[in-house]
Amino acid sequence: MRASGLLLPTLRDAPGDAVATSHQLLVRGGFVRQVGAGLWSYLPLGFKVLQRTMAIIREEMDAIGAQEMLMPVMHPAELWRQTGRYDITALFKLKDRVGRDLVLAMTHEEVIAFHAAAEVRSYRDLPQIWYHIQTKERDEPRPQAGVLRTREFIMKDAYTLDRDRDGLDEGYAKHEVAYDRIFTRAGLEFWKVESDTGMMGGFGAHEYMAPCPAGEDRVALCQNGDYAANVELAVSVPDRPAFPPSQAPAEVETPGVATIEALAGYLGIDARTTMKAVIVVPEDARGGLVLALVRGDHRVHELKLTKALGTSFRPATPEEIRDTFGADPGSIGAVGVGDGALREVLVDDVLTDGAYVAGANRTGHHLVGVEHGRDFTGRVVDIRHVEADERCVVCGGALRIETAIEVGNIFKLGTRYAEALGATYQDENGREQPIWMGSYGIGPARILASIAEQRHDQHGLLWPLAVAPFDVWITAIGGGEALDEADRIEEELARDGLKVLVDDRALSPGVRFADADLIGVPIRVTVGKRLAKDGTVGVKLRGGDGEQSVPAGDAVRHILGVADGVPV
RNA sequence: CGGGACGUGGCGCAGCCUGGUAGCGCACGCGCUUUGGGAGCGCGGGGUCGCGAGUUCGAAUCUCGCCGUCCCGACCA
Repeated sequence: MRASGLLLPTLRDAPGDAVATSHQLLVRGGFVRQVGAGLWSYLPLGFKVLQRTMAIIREEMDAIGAQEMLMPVMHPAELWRQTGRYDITALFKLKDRVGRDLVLAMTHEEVIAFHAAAEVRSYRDLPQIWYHIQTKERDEPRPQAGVLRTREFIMKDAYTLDRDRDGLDEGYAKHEVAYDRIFTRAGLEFWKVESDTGMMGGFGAHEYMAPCPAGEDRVALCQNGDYAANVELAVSVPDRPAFPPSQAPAEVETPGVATIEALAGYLGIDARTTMKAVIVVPEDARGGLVLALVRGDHRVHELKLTKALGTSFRPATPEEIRDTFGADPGSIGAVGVGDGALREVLVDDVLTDGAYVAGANRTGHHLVGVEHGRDFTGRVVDIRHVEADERCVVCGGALRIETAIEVGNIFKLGTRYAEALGATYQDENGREQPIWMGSYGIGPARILASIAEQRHDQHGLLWPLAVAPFDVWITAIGGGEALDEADRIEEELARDGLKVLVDDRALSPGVRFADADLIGVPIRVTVGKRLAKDGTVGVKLRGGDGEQSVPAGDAVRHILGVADGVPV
């Protein structure tokens, strides 16, 4: 392909509102353009990368026996009402001309269950794996980071249909194999981490996370690789401080002390031997105040607390705290709270061991020697945020926390959707049984963007050969003879399946080299004055050092060798 | 949804405070020169200054309203 006929709108400067590296480079390189908030077009270059990514996904999905199909983006609202998902705020809703309610799908569990209900009759029809690669719509409150979080995006979503939980586990395991291969082939650094199953429950889930600074998730990783989890549900073993000997709770004066730091400093004690009181108001019909307790140096994880409460919540106001506890916010504790004053007390499980300094519910006073079970009780839950350098629960190794973007997820749904939509089969005994479902998503655009996040240098992108828009970029300098030679090399390489761009644009060589670097094609060939001088062309790897001079006649063989040797 | 910022040729920006009819760099077109790392000279095209009201003799500039976009937070089945 000739560059002169290709849409290559490269920019020297990134748009001022591009913050994430992938956003800047993909726009500058002419891969994508923004149409509106969270709405993007893929220009020819970007679409080539997207298509190669999707081709890898297709190959690996087909390899585990998945069957590709295509389902509509627009669904009757009724399907979503039946599963209780019609009220999701991020769901786009619309009406047709006669007022029928429709939704724009954010995933396809409903339609899959609808088809399963209609077409699957017998246990002999199972298992099935169905997937499609289709547009998804989500009314995101805040699209961001270019192509990383958008309102419309393409997703590969697959669904397993099985007779029972064992079948689901097998389908799930197949997807683990396929996903490992997909992300590896795409050249991504990634981790498979345990993930939250959300408010919908489910029987387990993992996310595939690509580390990158623009990511919006945090994951906890063990140094020995035997534990990896999203911090939304990650657990750890915190270090244990030295506690003072057990004693009956004793009140001490702490005038003006309102923070853990001040408390530890004032009393000259380890902050890890203090207790932090967080007072929240659940936002459901029941109302009331909840006292959530974590160790002084720990943070409450909001999603964990939400799950423990079973509802969203807001912080209590200082007035609400004073009305209920009779003390200012800095002096609140669990001991001596009147019966019925609170909806409940939540105790982080770390606090079940040790004697702590806690608020006395008397402004300017704290209690020393407070012990769980003896001095206070409550529902013991995990509500704390895992921190770096805590210990792995599996092997005791050190944990680290990394920022990452979710590029895929796998989810054991169970029978929830099947039951809601009547997707059943008859077992060997003629009994009607619900179909067990799993769902498995991959975001090709996120793969593309996280490759850009992970693989770039000061000059531009460094695509892996498997998804690069072209395998080889030939810069032909000086016109006629060089261009003829470039075309000849392209023709021969094409016979071996390599995608080649011949840059014949009437631009100075410097500009064209800079574009080639920015666009990040893995193998670079220069056909220029050395062709006439000594019959050689230049070959180099993007990101590699040094160009090799190769006789033009050996160029094709040499390039093929280089292509074989390029690491993923 | 709460907080903040920004909207001026395709991209990056100045002009706004202090009102007088729009400018710079890159990109683009033409000509000549140049051709192995973002070339030089000359000529040239392109802007409802986000939209709508208002104030004023006069608004990119001041006032009000709306729209859009980005960032932080919340949200994210």
